Amino acid sequence: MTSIESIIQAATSKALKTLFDADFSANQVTINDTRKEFEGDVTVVIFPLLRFTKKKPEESGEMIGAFLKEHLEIVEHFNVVKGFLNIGLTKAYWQNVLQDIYDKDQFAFGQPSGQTIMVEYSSPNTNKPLHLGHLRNNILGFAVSGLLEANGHKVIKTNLINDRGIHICKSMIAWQKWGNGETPESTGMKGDHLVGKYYVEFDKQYKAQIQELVDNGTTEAEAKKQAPLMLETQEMLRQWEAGNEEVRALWQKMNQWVYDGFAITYKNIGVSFDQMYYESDTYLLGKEVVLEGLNKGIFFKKEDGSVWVDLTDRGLDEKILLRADGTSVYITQDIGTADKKYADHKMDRSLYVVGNEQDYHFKVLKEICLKLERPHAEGIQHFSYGMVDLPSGKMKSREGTVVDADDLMAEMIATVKQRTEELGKIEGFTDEEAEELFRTIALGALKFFLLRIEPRKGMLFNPEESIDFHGYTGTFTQFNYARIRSIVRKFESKAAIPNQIPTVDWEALEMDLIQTVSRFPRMLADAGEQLNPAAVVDYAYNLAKSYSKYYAEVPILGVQDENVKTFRVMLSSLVARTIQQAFAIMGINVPERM
RNA sequence: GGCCGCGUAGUUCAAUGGAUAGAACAAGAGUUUCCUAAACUUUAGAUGCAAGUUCGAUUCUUGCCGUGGCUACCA
Repeated sequence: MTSIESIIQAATSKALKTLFDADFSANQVTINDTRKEFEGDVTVVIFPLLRFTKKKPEESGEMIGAFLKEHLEIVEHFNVVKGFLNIGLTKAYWQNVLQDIYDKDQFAFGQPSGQTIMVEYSSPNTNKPLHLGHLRNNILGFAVSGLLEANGHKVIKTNLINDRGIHICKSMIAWQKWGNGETPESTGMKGDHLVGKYYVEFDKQYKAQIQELVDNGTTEAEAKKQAPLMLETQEMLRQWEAGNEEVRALWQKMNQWVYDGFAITYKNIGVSFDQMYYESDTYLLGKEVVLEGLNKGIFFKKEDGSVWVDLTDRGLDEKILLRADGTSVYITQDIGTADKKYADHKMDRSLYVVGNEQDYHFKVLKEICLKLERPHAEGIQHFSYGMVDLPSGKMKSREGTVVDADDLMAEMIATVKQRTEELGKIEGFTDEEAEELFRTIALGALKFFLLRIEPRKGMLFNPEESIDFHGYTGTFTQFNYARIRSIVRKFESKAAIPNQIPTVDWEALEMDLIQTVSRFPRMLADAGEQLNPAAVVDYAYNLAKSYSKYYAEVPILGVQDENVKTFRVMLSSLVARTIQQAFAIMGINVPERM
């Protein structure tokens, strides 16, 4: 079904040609939804057309409006306010739209695009548990993947695990020294938390050693390098790289603890991956690519033997790619990994869901791949998002000022449980159903909270004011879904829902719902193009809000007229379906009762 | 210093260059013999400053002010 926008655009373009002999391509015609305070459904903005009409805005609008009414059956009436031509569409048009939407289960979802898009997200370090910042990453990554899928792309969700390096060795050293053989089993701790505990312990001991050295007259910079713990850690990394069996065994054991812990957290969040990459497999990649670039003269060597790329022509700096001793740096690995990903999947685009602190890094990565003329270079895109800050400032794992992901989810579930019981909402629920409901509401609130803000922007989380369940929330949206489901169940217990939506007179609120629902595909397409989950979540909330007003003001099962009742139930059901689909794309579940 | 973001009601967030800048929370005033009040109605309240482009600027450009990040041979 052709969208109303393109129909009006085409007709307006034709009007300009016919009336003013002007060539103005259809897609340049600005179409808005008519604001509620005016009469009409869609609005043509006349101002940009004045240079062709050479008449006043009102007069131009009248002429074009008359043309549209004459040539388009679906135009019922029009009016002109200043430079805005408001067009009212016929009842028949909307009835058709409504039936069309109703007939298609997934009417909003795009046709297959033929494009494959890789989305890398999560990408945790294996030295500490996930915190609120990771939560934003995971939830955004999953939501963006869903959004791209809804737009017809094939999506490969990947997770590149940071499982090696000096920071991993820190928790290993600390556990070795002070762990007394503790295991997740012996302590009952989740493995990632146990390992994280030793990462924090390392930092504590390390700082003490630095302080001691400084007290004895060493400069702070020197103290950081000379501290025995640091030397031991560096030695451990060398042993790891040399393949020392003991070190490798310890590494494997502790990483496994972390993976077991992460698996639980991922399951709780409700995210998943199609492919895992491990840095221990990929960290040596890239070196050959750099040497290849060096041979081709794309990179250059400094006197000390280190290899660099000059990106000053692209407005960036010179960047080191290989150290003088020939070892890799971070960006080197990413160059190699990008090659490997492409070799594995031949994707058209590759999204990196990574915090905005790495904006510069990804600019450099893309420029380097472009210089190397990699086929995947153009498709590299950093999906940059802002940090989650606390009222006290930045979260720092080493200093223990983080909001732990597992704790936060558990607290929210507990809060929901308490409130739900207070409200007496779980009568007739089995224990399993109740638990499921608490999880659905808690995770819905959390995800909505994290998704409602435009990704690019930083966000504030105040642990004092726990995440809200009223107003602009996932809970409100879920609540309206549940109310509709209740209505539908009651209706269905007496009569079957027909296939054909009855033709009845519509209330203003019903017209509003129909229009909002019909906008779903356009909203999804825009949100997909802009990679903006916030738009989807906002849409779902606004639809729920419109419905909530409708629910309060218009009786549904209470009306006498059977046709009207059936119509209202079917419209309600369509609203529920739309909320459910929008939320599903975002990775948010919806309860049948709450 | 250089580069990249961000400054909108008391607070947290919206607004492809379009009409009278929207919500939510908090504050004030109301609503329950009726489909789930985790709801609804209602009052008050904002574009950091200064220029420029435009018929029209929260949006684009420039400067200033404020704020965060990057500017590692860490990952």
